Amino acid sequence: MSAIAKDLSVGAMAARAGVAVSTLHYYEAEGLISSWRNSANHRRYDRRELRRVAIIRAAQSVGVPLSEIRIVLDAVPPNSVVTAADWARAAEPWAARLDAQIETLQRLRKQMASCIGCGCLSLETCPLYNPLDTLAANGPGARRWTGAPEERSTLEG
Amino acid sequence: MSAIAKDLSVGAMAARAGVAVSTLHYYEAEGLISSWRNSANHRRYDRRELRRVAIIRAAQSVGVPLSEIRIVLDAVPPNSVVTAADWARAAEPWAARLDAQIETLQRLRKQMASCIGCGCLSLETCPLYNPLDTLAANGPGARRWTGAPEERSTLEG
DNA sequence: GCTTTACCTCAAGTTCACTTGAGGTCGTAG
DNA sequence: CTACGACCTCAAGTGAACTTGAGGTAAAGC
Repeated sequence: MSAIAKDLSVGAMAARAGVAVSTLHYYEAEGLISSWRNSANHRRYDRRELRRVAIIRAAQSVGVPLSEIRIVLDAVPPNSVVTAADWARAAEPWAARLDAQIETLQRLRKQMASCIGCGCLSLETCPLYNPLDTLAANGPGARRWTGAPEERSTLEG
Repeated sequence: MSAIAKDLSVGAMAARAGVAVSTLHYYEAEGLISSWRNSANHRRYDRRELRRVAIIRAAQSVGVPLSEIRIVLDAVPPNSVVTAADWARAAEPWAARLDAQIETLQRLRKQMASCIGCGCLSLETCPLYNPLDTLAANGPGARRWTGAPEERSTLEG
């Protein structure tokens, strides 16, 4: 038990990654992680899969849907030896996303303190309204993120 | 039509806020926004509801579930005149959340560039693993955010 | 007067990301 | 030998946040 196991059971993976076993089943069914089977038909995971799971959870926390996470992970085949450059290239879209999200949050944070209760009823000129409105465009885009900024029209007086 | 309407129809609200009419119906059913009816039983919205919708979308984009948005909005009754202090107090929990999320994103951003492909297989000592792992604890917390950090146990070798 | 448009209600359907449950297989411990 | 725990599959259920559809009203344009 204390010997360093080269591969992990699904239970061990779940414990280590902090997710439910059913979640790992689900991720595998979705093609996000991979495993092989031992003689008892039990899943065995390369320890590297642990990192994949960590990345999945991290990306999710940033609002990336699994469908997009899969795209990035697909660029890094399961059992290959991956270079930093490989990863950097694969994760590039997320970098942009993170930058955008950080900026959005900081703006929102500032506005929440300063303007949210300003009482200005002329929403067109309210410094809060437009940024929020822009945000709203990809609002539950925290969940769904097509990547298309999708110019919204009606903002006239 | 070009005169500044004091109140808005549901269609106008939807267009201005950039959401579907059905979404406004839904928000109203959920008690997030309010309206009155005209003689034809059509919804009429105070223009201030526009800001409430903007706030809802903004909060959602940061991962706040509607149930929590409602709590904040409930602290600011629909037709009252709201002071900046009122809002600041109501939105206080979000401020903390935003701070946390900004920090998380920045850390993730940095790690994504530097470590994600470092190839270190000793996950315990990998500088990426633990932060991500911590993240993973409230992973899809982008969607569900109980606020409980929920000390996870199994991290031994 | 008729048609179109914007609205109404209420029920049911959809997507995402899982979780739960039923029913079954191993391998080890007592 | 039996019990237990960890695993297996597959189907169905869950919750959040909407969307869609059916069936109906009301005012405005031609």
